[in-house]
Amino acid sequence: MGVNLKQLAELLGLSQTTVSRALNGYPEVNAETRQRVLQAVRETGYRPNRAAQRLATGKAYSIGMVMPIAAGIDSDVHFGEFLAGLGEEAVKHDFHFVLNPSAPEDEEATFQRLAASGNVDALFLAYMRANDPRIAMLKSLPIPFVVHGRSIGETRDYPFLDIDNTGAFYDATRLLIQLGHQRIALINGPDYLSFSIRRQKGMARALAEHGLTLDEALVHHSLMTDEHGYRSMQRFLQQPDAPTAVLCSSTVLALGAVRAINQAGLMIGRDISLIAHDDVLPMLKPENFSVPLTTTRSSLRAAGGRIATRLIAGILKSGDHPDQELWRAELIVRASTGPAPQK
Amino acid sequence: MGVNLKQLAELLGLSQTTVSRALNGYPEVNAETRQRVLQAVRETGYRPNRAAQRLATGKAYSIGMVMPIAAGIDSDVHFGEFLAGLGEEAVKHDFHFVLNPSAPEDEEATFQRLAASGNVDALFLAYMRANDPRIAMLKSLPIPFVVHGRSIGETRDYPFLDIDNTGAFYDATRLLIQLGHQRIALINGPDYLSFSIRRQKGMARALAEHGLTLDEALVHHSLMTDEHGYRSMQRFLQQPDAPTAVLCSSTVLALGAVRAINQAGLMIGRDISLIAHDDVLPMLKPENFSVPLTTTRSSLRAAGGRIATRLIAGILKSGDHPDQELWRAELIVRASTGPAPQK
DNA sequence: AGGGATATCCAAAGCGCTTTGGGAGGAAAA
DNA sequence: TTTTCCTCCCAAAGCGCTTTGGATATCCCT
Repeated sequence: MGVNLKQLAELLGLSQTTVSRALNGYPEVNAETRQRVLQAVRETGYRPNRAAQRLATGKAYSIGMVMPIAAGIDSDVHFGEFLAGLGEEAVKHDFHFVLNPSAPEDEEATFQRLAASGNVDALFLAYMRANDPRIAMLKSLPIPFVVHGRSIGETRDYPFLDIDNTGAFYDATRLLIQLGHQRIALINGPDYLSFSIRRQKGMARALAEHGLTLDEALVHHSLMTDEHGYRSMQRFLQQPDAPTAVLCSSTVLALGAVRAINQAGLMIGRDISLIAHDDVLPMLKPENFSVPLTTTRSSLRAAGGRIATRLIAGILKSGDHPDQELWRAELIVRASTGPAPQK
Repeated sequence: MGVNLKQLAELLGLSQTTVSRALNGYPEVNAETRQRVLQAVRETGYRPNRAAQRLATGKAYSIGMVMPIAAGIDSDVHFGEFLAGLGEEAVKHDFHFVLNPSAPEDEEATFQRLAASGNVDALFLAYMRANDPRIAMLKSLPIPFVVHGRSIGETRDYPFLDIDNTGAFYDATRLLIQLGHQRIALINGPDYLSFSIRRQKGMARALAEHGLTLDEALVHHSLMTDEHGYRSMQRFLQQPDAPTAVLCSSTVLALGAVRAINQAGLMIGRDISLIAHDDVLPMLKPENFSVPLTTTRSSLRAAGGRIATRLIAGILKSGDHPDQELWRAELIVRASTGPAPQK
């Protein structure tokens, strides 16, 4: 249907070589000629044939991801959102996915097969844990990768994109302390995931700086479903010395927590304050809660897009510097936070 | 790293043509020769280069899916599970994905772009609705597709894989009636999705056959989260003439329903019977519920795999017959069903 | 004026596969 | 015996791109 390089070259009265070079940014092409080429591309809608490029360059133009099929992961709302960001960006650059479901115990083999198949030229990894062995595994493979999140206690250098989880929950906790809260609870994600660990650390640090300590009884770890949010909050509220504020690792958790709070007849922002981390899930906006939620915000979809961009850039110009990116989450104050109630 | 066709041919003392034909099942090749070729493939581990095949055949060897980003869809537990099945099978055949997130209003354009790009040679579609306009849209495109589910009121012929939702809930309802239940509730999926409509129809039919009618007050439609299951069940139980049995469209819904039932101090299987549809989510097994659940079972992951298989087969031999497959769900009786309590 | 850079461009050789258009040899038909 | 037909193989031509290895022209220096 579309034109190909040969036709485009004929149309311009140039050789394929020159047109190809003009398009791929080689220097040995006259600026004016390059402009003509680009103009012609625009007019004809020329799109290079990926299969031919693959064959000629040996690159696969596709990124592989190992989709974990462990409990509580693939099911995740957050996974879909992240995937959407990644997919959106990949499609723009005409990159493919190779989705590889794999049980944790087969992960190593899966990675290796994927890398050896020649079908992907970059890998993506997520759901990082403390001392995650997959990093060493990926570093031993000949293709680039980016991880979403960071491990803990892993000293090796590796490329990642993470948000400043520690900082986010530090900021959130500090705000609560400034508002007079002393007993603050945490409804966190699974305890083996590094973001959970970091968030708790951020919280503990802020408390420590104000001479407070984190009460272990006020910390729950679980999958991030609203059910778990509900149950955790309910239990917190039943404690003799119930917290006056709570941090939630996800708006999904907050959904359940809010329900428990309402059910207990308490009013959010007055009787109890709540701050949630907001991954910007389009269907769960903190501003649409009955009491709009104060949040630490960082878009998961944007992270997916950014990772795709980096992987693609890494593939195209194989600049192998281990980029490490840390996004700061914004603390956005809405109505769910208020001064601690007087005893 | 691996050998290529040329080397393989030399090794065998044959021409590339013959080897290629032997591998691709052409008839004009001596049976014995073919065996030799296959043997050599096994020994050398030869794998054809996909890029070269793509270039030579014009096929993309990848299947496109439009990932809906409407509320309550991409977030779905069930989506991940289905995707895993699809991915697993695709990878086996060395097929890629092209995941295309798209808002419903852009879907048509997305499909067309995808089809025109030459980057996919088959499309996949899910979340069917009544009179779904996307079927006409897909039929107008030059590439094959398979839909998961079926539309309703769409008379055109099109290839699909669906489970017999009507039959499943018919069977489940009949069982409950045989056990003496008269008032049966339904906690269903979103009301615009065709599987929800069919399940309700199956239920209504079984009731009608026994002179009973479906009470509209006993039917709830919602996203399939346990939160919604909980709320629906709670409301049912508060009604003056509460149901003695309930059908859930998903084990996730059942999770919430069970919680509501327990909270009401009722005992499942004695005071109230429950049957759920089981998509065989690995992390939510009906046999592991405190009271093991009677279910209508059909594996979502298997469906994903089957659809991948069909798409791939359709691409490879472009047999364009609109296969229509209807899987029967098994009704598996466990402890959550029992005779209706005596009034 | 002659020689070496420099700036631009091109022809042609792949990349690894499929597919077209035969061609040799033996069996069957005439 | 000659002709026709299969059966089984092969050489070679692409598929559409990148890249190597020059070519040609222009320009600057000595």
